[in-house]
Amino acid sequence: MRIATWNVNSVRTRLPRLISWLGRRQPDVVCLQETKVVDEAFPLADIEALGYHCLLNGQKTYNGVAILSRVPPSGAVRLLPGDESDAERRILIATIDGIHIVNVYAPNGGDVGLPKYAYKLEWYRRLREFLESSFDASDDVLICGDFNVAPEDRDVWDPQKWRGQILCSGPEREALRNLTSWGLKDALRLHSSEGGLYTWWDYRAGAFHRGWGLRIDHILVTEPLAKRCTDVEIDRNERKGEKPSDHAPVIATLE
DNA sequence: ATGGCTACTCCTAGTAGA
Repeated sequence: MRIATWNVNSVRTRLPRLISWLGRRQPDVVCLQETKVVDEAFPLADIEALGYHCLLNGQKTYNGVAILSRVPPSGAVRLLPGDESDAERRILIATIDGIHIVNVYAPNGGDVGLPKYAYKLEWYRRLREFLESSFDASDDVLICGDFNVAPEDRDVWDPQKWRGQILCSGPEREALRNLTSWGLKDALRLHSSEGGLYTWWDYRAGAFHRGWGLRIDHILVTEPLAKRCTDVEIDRNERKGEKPSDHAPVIATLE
């Protein structure tokens, strides 16, 4: 079973690439972030034609998440406790093949110290609370998406330059560690300990070709799924070519 | 150094992303 996460930065702009990628990689589950479209305008027919069920939690212009799956998902949740009904669309939870899938698009935070930054830290706190109250760490739970945090210096192309900056600050890293301390493993780190493994590169300044990246998209799994996880791949080929997203997909294989 | 680019919107300028 292959489960992927991809911040597509507009599902409508990325549709040709998404369709081609689905056909090539044949993932069983895909968690999309930054779809940037209301549910009524999601390119449903194009995705369903490829044999995927679509679960949507979209909004206009910003944010928006979706789960594509070969088998029908069940039990959708679209808001965190504490979210108002008009909250930013940043989370989508469903059960697929007995696995609880949590698709997240964590707030960016703007800059350290801004109100958006406080919102980001608070959002992480609420996510941790939700996990605790909804699941057990012995359950099959997989949380993936754009976490907007590079967990460690080895996940950053220039740790000196980024030290203390947004995506890398101490409190953000602590918020992510607090989340994983519930009972989650960073799936990529089950298999690779090296640096230089990035999932996002700035569009500007030829960052991709210069290797100026960060690893901010993650697949986190509880222990029973960690045992089943045989491989995690960052599909950096998707960052190349015409009209790429600024994020590459990450794909986990579960036995 | 200048976010050096991209995508969005009641759209040709401002906002946001990370």
